[in-house]
Amino acid sequence: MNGFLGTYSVNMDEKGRLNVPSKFKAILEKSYDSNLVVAVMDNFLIAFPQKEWQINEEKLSSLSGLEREDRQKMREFYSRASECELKSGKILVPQFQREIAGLNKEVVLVGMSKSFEIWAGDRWNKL
Amino acid sequence: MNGFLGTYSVNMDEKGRLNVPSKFKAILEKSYDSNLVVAVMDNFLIAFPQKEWQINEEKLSSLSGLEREDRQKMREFYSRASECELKSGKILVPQFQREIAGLNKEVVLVGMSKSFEIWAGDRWNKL
DNA sequence: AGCATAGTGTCTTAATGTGTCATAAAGTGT
DNA sequence: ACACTTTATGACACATTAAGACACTATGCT
Repeated sequence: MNGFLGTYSVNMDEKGRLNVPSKFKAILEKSYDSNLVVAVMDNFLIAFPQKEWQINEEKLSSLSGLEREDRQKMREFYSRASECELKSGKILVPQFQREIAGLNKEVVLVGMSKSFEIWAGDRWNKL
Repeated sequence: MNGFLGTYSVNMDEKGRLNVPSKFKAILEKSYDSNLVVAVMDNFLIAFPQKEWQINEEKLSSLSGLEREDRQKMREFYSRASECELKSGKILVPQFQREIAGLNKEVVLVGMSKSFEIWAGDRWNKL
């Protein structure tokens, strides 16, 4: 089976939840589980299935924990990540990440094979 | 057996589904399965059998999901693709791809050996 | 404890996607 | 040219999905 593909426009509710498109849900159910990790990248978010996140984590662990720049990189990555379980078909994006990514109502989900990105509608349209 | 050959004119229904010509269906049944991936190329679409798509995907797999430029490349590729299963002899082309390719009722399918192209009738006729 | 805020489950409606069938059109063999 | 077979079209009914509303729960704070 393929990974996450395509671009979906969804609406976030007032509490910051967004409906995961059924195609993405099917992939999660089939190849993964309901645990996602959402990380910040520049001005958008990346949602990793738990399993894929772990692969990244291993890549990062090759960096030394004793070098200043490495620690800096790791800090950026870990400090702004969060665990987001898929519940009732939706995920709740935490407040602080919504702010960083500038998420309002209109949100765009972009398939990236092993992960998918979460963009504010206006930022995506300006690309 | 040969790959996809020839040019077929078909009508899309109001929901965005189009009938795959029986010659193409026969090839899918024989050499592939019902899973297709449709990608955007400029102002038309390309439909790959799953197996052929994977060859493309493998070329990208060396890219890191954590580097900005790599993500950029991946995004172009994945964000505009979609999985389109052949169901009841038809495929449903998602809204966003229909818009990009300017598909209305009259659609032209063009065999390209290992894949086939999907054109809006008017764009095809202007070539 | 009581309040405010953030998070969660459930339901309704509207929109989108899917399966099936009848008819029309095209293609095939004699 | 004819009857027969296969394929495409369009219509319709049905199923699924997304959006939003709302009520309930959990959490943290004073």
